Amino acid sequence: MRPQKVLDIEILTSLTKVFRAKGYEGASLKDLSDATGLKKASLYHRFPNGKKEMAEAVLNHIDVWVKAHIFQALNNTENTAEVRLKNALKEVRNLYDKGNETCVLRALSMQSSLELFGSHIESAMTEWITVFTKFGTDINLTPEIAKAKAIQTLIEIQGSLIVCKGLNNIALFENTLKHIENNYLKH
Amino acid sequence: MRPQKVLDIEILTSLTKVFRAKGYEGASLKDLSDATGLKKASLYHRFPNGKKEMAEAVLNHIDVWVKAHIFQALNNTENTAEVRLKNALKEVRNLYDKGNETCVLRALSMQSSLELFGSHIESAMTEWITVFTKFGTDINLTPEIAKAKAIQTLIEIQGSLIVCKGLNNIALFENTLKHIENNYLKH
DNA sequence: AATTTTTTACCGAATGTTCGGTAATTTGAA
DNA sequence: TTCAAATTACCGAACATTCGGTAAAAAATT
Repeated sequence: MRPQKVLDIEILTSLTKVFRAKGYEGASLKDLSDATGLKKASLYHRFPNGKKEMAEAVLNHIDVWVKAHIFQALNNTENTAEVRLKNALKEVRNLYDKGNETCVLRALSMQSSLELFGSHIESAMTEWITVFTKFGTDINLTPEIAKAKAIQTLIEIQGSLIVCKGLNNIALFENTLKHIENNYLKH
Repeated sequence: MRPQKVLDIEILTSLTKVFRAKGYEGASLKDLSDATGLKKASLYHRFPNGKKEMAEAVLNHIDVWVKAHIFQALNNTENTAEVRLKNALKEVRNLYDKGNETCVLRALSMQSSLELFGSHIESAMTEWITVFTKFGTDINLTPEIAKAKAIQTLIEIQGSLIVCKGLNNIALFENTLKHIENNYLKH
């Protein structure tokens, strides 16, 4: 008996794990093959343009997830501002597994891979800022302050993920999420 | 004529540039050879343990630089607190070329290279925090607040470097340095 | 039977590393 | 002071391995 067809979503999940952990250069086809359970040639059947296409699929996969979870929670005007933010940060916590997982945008933003995925990374970050800026103005911040806070939020998330890894201390990530929450809701 | 010896400092500077830009996996021996002007075999003469030893030399090189410039400026008690901090942040600005250069610690902290250099990275970050915490208590912050501010400083520097790259906007880094300055001096 | 999916088997190129060697310089014993 | 031995600094060429990628056949699905 032959193995059953591996589901697209399971492939993407596995590919994501590898690119997050090793970056673009560090992720070899063997790594990607081992992680997905598909032989190299099978990966080329699914992704005719090879490693680059796999990384693009991963970026899109994360994009969709972020929109469906983080951005949607933050935009859900049926809730109070406080609930919207808390729900969004809860999804951020999930995305990065409480600080254990790195950000794909970061993993793919070394100079060499930035040449390949730079525009995707830029627009992904821009959208984070847009969505958080919108939230800021919703709670009556001035557009300037709202945008500054949005950028600061991105910076703190990215920075704390790095420092987390470096110090091997995920408590830092939780503190940063609290810090972000206070930065928006504390008066 | 025997070829002129390539200066250790020049080699380290070139190696640093490559590892910063490409990370550990992404930096090939050819890249390192091209950057230094030494053939691969000559690099092995200088660094018998190969790429790993080159990366370790780079980490030490940066360590020394950071101690001699950033930490020394911050510890120089002949100056006022304001001057100490401003001088230190000026050196930070130099280290990262106003936001154009990435952090070596970050470049070498992908999972695979973290296994090789993790303890070095951890102690480097720990020392940043120790030195900035010391500065905080010098200006009469409580030890707890001083440490929290030190960690926050590290996070903001790392984070803004990432977001800088992603958005291709160096101004963010300058804003972050100002933000850090205000966070310490504004009362 | 026809098509999609996965496999085996393979390729040239690039990887990190080692070897053997050249030529200039430094060392130190005669 | 001499001069052979040891050391330094570099390089071309080769090493085994791994790289990303491909063709064709076998298996599974329709």
